[in-house]
Amino acid sequence: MESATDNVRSQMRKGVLEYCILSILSQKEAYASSLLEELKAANMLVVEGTLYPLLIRQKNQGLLSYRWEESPQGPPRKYYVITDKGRAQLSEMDAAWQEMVESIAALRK
Amino acid sequence: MESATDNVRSQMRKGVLEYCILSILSQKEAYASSLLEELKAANMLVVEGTLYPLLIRQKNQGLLSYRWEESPQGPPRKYYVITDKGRAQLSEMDAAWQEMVESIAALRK
DNA sequence: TTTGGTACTTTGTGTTGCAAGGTATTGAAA
DNA sequence: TTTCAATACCTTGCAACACAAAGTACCAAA
Repeated sequence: MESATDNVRSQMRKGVLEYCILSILSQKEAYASSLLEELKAANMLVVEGTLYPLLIRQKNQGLLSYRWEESPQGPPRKYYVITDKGRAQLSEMDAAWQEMVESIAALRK
Repeated sequence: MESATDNVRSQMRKGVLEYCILSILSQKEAYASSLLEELKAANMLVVEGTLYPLLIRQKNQGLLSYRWEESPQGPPRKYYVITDKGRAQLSEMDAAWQEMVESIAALRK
């Protein structure tokens, strides 16, 4: 059973996921499973079926690149790295996010 | 021609449009065309093809009701009114929005 | 009666989040 | 050696949604 609140939060997360991914990757390289952990810790819950296609899209847009790295256990990991283009996009997203926060603050006055 | 920034902002607007509509309607009744004006003024640009189905969805969910009112000029206007259920949802959205703003602030530390 | 302004509605398209299922690698237990 | 569990990456099918564009309807003034 799903609450209305879950729906509300899920809807709001849409559109900022890319922002969160770029933000995390601007601080350190990470692979998909570790990104899932970080997002969960940040209360920005995402599932695999959302994250993998999103990373592939951002890579195809030139915002990310990646390299393979051996894992201490299990299959190799695909470490994603933010590109210069990705950092530029992140700056735009910072500005866009800031403006949206202010717009909504004004609406909720 | 469309800039990357437009895309970014458009993506971010998704998921908060319902929040903005309920917020405006919690302060006063309004019809679709006037909502378009208000949202535009608040930098939350939306187009007709987005707004009308959204209002219908919210009405079907019981968050809004409406009444017809004569216009000084042109066809009658459909004034939307927020319901008690809509106000409850708005409260949830306030909380959800607040938490998301904080989550992202933490991510961007 | 035609024109222009206002207002509401619908259709078709592309994107995206997600649930569910699938593939592959590794090391340890049976 | 075979099986199992853990880790990790990927794909498919579906539903929701924003948007552009086109359509419908009402009204008053020219």
